[in-house]
Amino acid sequence: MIDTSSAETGTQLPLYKEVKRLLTMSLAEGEWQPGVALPSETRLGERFRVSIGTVRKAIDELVAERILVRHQGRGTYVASHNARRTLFHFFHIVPASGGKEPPQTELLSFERAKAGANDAARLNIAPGAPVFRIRNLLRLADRPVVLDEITLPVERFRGLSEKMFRERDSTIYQLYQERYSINVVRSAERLSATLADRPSAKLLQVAAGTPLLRINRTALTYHNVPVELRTSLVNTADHEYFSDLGKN
Amino acid sequence: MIDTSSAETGTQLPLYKEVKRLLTMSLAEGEWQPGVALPSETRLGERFRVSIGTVRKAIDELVAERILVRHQGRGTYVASHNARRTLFHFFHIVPASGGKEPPQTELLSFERAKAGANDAARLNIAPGAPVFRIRNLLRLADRPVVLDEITLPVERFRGLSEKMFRERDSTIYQLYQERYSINVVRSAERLSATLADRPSAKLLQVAAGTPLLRINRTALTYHNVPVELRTSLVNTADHEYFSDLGKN
DNA sequence: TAGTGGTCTAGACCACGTG
DNA sequence: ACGTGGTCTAGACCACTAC
Repeated sequence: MIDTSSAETGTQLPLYKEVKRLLTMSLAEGEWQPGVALPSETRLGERFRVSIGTVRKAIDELVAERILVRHQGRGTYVASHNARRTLFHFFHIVPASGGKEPPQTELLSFERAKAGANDAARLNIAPGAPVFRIRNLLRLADRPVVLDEITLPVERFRGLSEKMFRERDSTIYQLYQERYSINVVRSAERLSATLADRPSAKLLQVAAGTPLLRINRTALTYHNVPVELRTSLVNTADHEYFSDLGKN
Repeated sequence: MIDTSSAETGTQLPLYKEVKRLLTMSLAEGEWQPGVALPSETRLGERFRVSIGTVRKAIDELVAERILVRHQGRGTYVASHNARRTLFHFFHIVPASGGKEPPQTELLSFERAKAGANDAARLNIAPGAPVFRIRNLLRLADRPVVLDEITLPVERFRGLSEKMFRERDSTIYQLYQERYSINVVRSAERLSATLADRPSAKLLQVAAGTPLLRINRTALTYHNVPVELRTSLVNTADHEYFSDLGKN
């Protein structure tokens, strides 16, 4: 049995919450890599000295948070960033009529810069700390629709190169995962409306002054640690941002 | 024991899913009103002839969907539309800096109209069927920020009057709930960017041509039945739409 | 004190995937 | 045939609320 009492606070954590915490810590430390199976529930129960029901309750919550995936008969897996998952959970732009489709990405620029006060605060790094700034143009049905600007702390992404971005044959979050063992598990987004400036307008092939949707995203890994900022400008003439809170 | 086998399909539904379906049906039929406690888990187990664990699993899912609320030591309640819940789960506009606050609503107009093809399809009613169309101006910190246009099928809201809208001292969803026993449990929203036309600009006190965020919401009740359409125009100069999928 | 939901356990059986 | 997760049960004890 695990000790769930805290001498400092006197608080009593439920056992399954403690198990969940331990599982999340092991995940954050990379004990189990994305795409591979965890030990069986029976074994995890033995490891943590709890019943299988308690393990299941902990896993239930991690599955609800899309950190783990269960497959009956096979095992429980660390959620992996394949194209399908990224499209489904992290790409919210849909055609005004018709189904969702994966975007084609074109790398526009890759630079080093210093974090401004705002970005630094959101990334929880020091103001002026070095960051990578990557700009991408996303096409849907061969038409430019989204202009992305990604900000990454150099500290977490040492050695990241333009080549890696240009030559990747996977999604960006897959790149983070494979090269840096950084697993994006959640994102928070703030949306506003703005007008296209000249350079953006040209890239999106619209008139300057066209209304655009601006999305400010913070991507988070385990324990809600921010790892990436992304600002997207979206031409919503033929596409929309889909938000379905409550389901999914 | 409930029969969960289906002669037609041969499909085997888990018992707790069947219990969940029966609970949802009772909720939709108004057997338990919002704000009141359901029978205890023990009694529900007796009623459906299942163990308490199975009842709990069914309730777990309804709680996750925010249809029920558990209170330890008191009971399980039908989620009620108070100001707090509406603000938290159905109002996604937040100040660019600062915390969320409830909006002040001013009724602009209340009319009867016929549903266009689009609205009819979204509301699952016949094209040309009568609808109410209500327009509201929402203020935050005494500044106009949101312009709402609500479309309601007359069929579901017979006898709805301008007076009821003007003199309500509760939220709109509370009105639906109390007067028509219609409980909005979920919403799906599609966002795009647009430009303020003259009348909207005047009401929102911005220049014509200012970029605005447009939100197309479909509000759903039990079994995902659509009951309300709402188009919001938001001045995002000092406010943003907050979307946190994955949590909440 | 009684009743409620919250946690934890232990075990049986089923459905699914792999060999 | 075997191991995995999925379902269902039964019971014990705890924490909280109301009276």
